[in-house]
Amino acid sequence: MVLSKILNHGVRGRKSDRMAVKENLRPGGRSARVQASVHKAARDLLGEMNRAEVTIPLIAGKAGVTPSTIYRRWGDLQELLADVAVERLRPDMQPIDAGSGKADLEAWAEQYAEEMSSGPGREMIRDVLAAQTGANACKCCEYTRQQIVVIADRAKARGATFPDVDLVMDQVVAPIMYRILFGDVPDAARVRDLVSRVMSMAG
Amino acid sequence: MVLSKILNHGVRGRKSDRMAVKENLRPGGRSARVQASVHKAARDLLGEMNRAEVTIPLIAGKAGVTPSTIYRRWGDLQELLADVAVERLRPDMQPIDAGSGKADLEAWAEQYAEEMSSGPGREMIRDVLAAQTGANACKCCEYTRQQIVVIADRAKARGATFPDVDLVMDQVVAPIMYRILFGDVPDAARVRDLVSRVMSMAG
DNA sequence: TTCGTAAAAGCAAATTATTTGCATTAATGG
DNA sequence: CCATTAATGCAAATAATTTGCTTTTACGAA
Repeated sequence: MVLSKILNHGVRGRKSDRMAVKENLRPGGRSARVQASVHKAARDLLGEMNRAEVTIPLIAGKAGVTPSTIYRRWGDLQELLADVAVERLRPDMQPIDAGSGKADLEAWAEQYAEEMSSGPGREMIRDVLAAQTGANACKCCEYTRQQIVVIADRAKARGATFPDVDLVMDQVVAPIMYRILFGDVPDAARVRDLVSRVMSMAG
Repeated sequence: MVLSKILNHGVRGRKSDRMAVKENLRPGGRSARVQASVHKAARDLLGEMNRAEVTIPLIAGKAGVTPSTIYRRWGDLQELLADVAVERLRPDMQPIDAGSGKADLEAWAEQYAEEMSSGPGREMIRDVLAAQTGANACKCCEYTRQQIVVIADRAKARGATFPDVDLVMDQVVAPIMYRILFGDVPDAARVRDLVSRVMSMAG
């Protein structure tokens, strides 16, 4: 799957006018280079220091770009970090094949819960949700849904039944995310319960 | 139920040291007055202008307080807005009695979904989740859970069965919140489905 | 290819927000 | 009522953000 990593963001004058995310604005050389450089600088800084200490001038300095470029393209730190986070939240592989639909879903959900409830995971989710633009959050949700679709298709290809994808989102993904966001840590046993409950509703 | 509205926040020097929310720091007259005045100013400004245009100096001006007071007590705008939001998210009444556990839950869940998916609702949730302190999010979750507990207790007092509160959180509250956060709007029909599904698991 | 156009980036001055040290006020506990 | 100290006020110093203007450079048409 070819994934365009280039997202350009058109930005204008006053604060209320901003954040109109227009993609493919000028994918040519320099724009893309600046985008990549800024993203990398942001990622690196997030790894080196507290999220609260990262500022736009810092990122700009590390990226070799003037701060005003970042302000004009992304608007503010929150939008930039959301943009960086959503890219990092993109799954980098297909869900592993564990032999059956239930085993696939169980393995995927356990890994998902673990990754998302980790320190960096929580921060990325927070960054995505804190942005004014709901588009990033949507994208995240889509990534997750896509993973479930792959598992569901695989199960059906095996001739097995598998619950509707929306049902899995409601009954497995949503409870895991809710607990992570609202302060709890979903343990593996609970995740397995969620999975076996939804699997018993298949077909 | 007596609810202390006074939350004091102890704050110190550098950014990474901040946001240590200590309650009951000095609930005496002036502190409480400043707290109330700042909260009211923030609420009013949020009603008058875009969230992105609200700043600490603005709030301070309207509250008749110096900005540094706000910086020292809350740390930054995000924490202050989270504090304001969590107060507004506190339920102001018991869930209405609709005659049965299922009807109670249905009525409550529909209202919850509607309020939370509204513009102001979404903003409050975002503000709460965006704060570095997970404490606010916890509190919100607790408010919701408390409402479910009331409904459950009422059902049991009627001699009826009612699903476990955690199950309701997982199967009704979490899916509603997930959809709101990740870009969807949960319609009434879907909410009713969630409720009837969980009610069929009662006992 | 070259050229015209306009988007994106750089730069620097102006504005605004944030931090900080110190002085003052006023809760709290004896 | 007094001593103590948290909380606030004030103002100077620092840092972030905005903005007007210039320069660079992608992109498309000739």
